Amino acid sequence: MREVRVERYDAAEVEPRWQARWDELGTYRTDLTDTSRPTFYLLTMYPYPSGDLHIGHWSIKTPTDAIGRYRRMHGDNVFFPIGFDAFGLPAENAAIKAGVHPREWTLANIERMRRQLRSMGATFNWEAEVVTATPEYYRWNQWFFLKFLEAGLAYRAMAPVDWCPKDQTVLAREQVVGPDRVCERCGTQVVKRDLEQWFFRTTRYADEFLRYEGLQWPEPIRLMQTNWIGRSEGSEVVFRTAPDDHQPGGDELRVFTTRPDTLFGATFMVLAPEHPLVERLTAPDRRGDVERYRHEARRKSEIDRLSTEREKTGVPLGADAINPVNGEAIPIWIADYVLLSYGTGAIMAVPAHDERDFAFATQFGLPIRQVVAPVGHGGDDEADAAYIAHTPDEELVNSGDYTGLSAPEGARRITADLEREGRGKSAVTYRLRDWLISRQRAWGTPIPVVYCPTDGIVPLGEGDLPVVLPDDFEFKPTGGNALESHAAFVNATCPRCGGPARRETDTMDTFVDSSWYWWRYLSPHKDDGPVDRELEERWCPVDQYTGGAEHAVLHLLYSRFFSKALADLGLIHEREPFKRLFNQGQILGEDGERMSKSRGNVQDPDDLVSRYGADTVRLFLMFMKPWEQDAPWSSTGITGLSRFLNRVWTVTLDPHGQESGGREEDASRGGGDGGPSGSQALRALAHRTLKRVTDDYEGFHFNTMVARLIELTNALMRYRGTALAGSPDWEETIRLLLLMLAPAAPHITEELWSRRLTVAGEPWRSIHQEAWPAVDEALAAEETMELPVQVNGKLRDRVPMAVGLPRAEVEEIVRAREKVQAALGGQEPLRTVYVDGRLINFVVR
RNA sequence: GCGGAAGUGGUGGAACGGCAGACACGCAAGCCUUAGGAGCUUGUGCCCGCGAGGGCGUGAGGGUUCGAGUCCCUCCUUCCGCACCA
Repeated sequence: MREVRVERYDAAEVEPRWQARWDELGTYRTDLTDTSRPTFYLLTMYPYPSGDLHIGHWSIKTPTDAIGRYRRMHGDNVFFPIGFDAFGLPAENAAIKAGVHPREWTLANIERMRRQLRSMGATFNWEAEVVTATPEYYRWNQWFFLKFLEAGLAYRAMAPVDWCPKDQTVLAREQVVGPDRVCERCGTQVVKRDLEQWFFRTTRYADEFLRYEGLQWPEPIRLMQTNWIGRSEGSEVVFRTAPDDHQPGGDELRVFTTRPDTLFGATFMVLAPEHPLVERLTAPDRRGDVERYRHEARRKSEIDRLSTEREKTGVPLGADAINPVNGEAIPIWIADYVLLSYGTGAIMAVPAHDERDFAFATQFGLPIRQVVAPVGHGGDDEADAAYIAHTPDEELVNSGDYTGLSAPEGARRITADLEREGRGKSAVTYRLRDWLISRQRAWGTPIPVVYCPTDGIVPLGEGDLPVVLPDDFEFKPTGGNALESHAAFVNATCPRCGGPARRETDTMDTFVDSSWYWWRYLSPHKDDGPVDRELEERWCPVDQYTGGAEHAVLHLLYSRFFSKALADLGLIHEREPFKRLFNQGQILGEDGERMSKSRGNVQDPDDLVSRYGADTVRLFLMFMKPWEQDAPWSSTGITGLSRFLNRVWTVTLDPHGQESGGREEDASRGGGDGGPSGSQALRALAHRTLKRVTDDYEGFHFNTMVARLIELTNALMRYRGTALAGSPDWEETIRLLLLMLAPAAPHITEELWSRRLTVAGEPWRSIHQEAWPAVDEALAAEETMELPVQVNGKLRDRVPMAVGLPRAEVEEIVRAREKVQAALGGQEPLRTVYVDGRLINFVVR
């Protein structure tokens, strides 16, 4: 037994040393102009500089780093940049609270987070870093805005918008969440306001958003986007108002319907309370009720609309509309279940075939007329529920000339006939709204327009950019936009007439910043344009993007909008930003809730890193769960990964040593005898492991990847101190182990690799510049196996035998077994199922 | 209500339709010891049994199959998205 002990692995010493060395050598710098190797653009969602990196950042970024290192070992030129999403409200709140300029607060946090990010030992391309709150970056937001204006992709409009009373700003539709309609950032319930605001015309690409060809995106994300866009095909039908004592009639009332086949069943019409024609159509004796209802509806959208099951409400206007297919006059109502923002803000109500209309009709005693029925069922006007079932053989009833047609055919014919008369047409509507980008906040990209008393709204010229945020904000404790009271900022000159003008004080949604940052990484300091077109063509789209699923209809949809808009402007060549997307699961707080400072359940990785080292933390995060799965945080189990790395250290540096322990004879240990056959078996295991680990890296199955490496290390551990230790096969196994582990645990593998090179008298070379090893398939193939034997599907025996024996021979061997005979009980099998090399099953019954 | 994901030991989690529970934590017993937040060995799904062994087991219930955690049907539970979208 050897007395000499190798020193233990000291992460605190090894990790910073290598991090410094890699920096110094520029090991991970990427030459974007290198055309000799395939490019691999690896992107992970850039962090908001809140001040502290938490364990969730590690759990997305370190496995992503492992992917990059793995690709690098395959010879790819990997670009893996990082930056900071540096505009946003927390900085303003800090400014109000602590009286510091939001820039100072943000830059200090960034500095702190850079240090924390570096402790991961990741291959970030720091030379490409972008910080969105710098004029160097946000001037291009302004530039895009001007280009979008020219292209009709940006516009200003009055609209009922969502206002967050706490954050004191409007929000995009995507940023209002849940049944309670709360602010995505702060959870406060939003209220409706009529305001004139800036929009990006996302709806221009609604149909294109629905096409995902060539995108390897998770199905749930695509579904969420598809549902969000909410494309709906149907017809627009023009009703006209009937004349009466109070108005001349003849106004067009357009409705959108997905069921033009039910047009004969329309027994009333409903307008949204805010519909512009309400005023004009209301009969004098109805005015009081109508005004009251409209007021009530307005108020309702401001208080919680928790109960979606609430009773239908509405009032009649005292006017009629004429159904274009049969000339029938039907009463016009207003009701808050019809939304102004969807379709045309008006519906034809067909209570027989729509649940909501049915409920409304029942509530107010309006007629119900069935116009679609299964063949031979006629019609029923006393239905107790709306008939909305779609049977293949349903036909139109009570529908004039169309009676007897199948429902789809009826829909086609009715629409076609209306179209001929100019009273309707096929139509498509979307749930998707244009993106409201104005924010009444100071810490964001100033919108580059001025309001001139003579010229109105005037966009600045490109030469006037950037519009820079002032250095001397004064934030009031009451909140509000500090830019508004900043005279030097507000007082501007009209670029058109040269006279005094008021500068726009709204800034852009920070999602504008994050909609194009990966293009900027390619040339972060380029000052004659936002994107280097040549590099964009070489590197884009992004090969692999990683981040949370919470951005399904926010960042990920906005980014697709930018791709299409910029491609249409000729700035880039690709219409999709991210070829392959992966959503890692979230690490929740120990309480199972989303980690947040306000809940006080944020986990700080720094403690763990100083106790166990970055490699252990990286491995633990990969090992604890499948990457895509959410899980509450618990550090239980991290010691297992720490022990694992210690064993890797031990088998590499001290193969001949032996722990004193309850060991038996060497020869009987761990199934290995230390002789030539054991030696072969070890190498075979190494190659089988390599095969599986390779597959696991490819599929991002990091948890099983780590498990396989632990297994291999445990096998090495069993052979340690035997004659096999230190043999060429042993050494080869160690070499493979370190290479396989290198992407996941970069520091310890670099240290061990370098020590081995020293011992071998070879010049130093980073393990992270080695090639991924090739599997020796012949070696990896199993030679012997244990064949499971079933009788009637129940496991009865396991029989060791050579691989590849003919079936007859296998059966003979197996049936000779005592246990098998006992289980067969002397019966001759009716049938024998043999799955080559997997299993044999005798059916006796 | 609609759409999606998921239910496996004490715990985190493994399992091309073919040995359920890999790997790890925890726990137990033992070894070693410079007595540590260290290392090593063995065991550990549940029940019966001293043991050999047997029975039962993947949310519930049906089905397909020689064989089902895995496929199909009907439920239950949890989480996520949408919120009267005509």
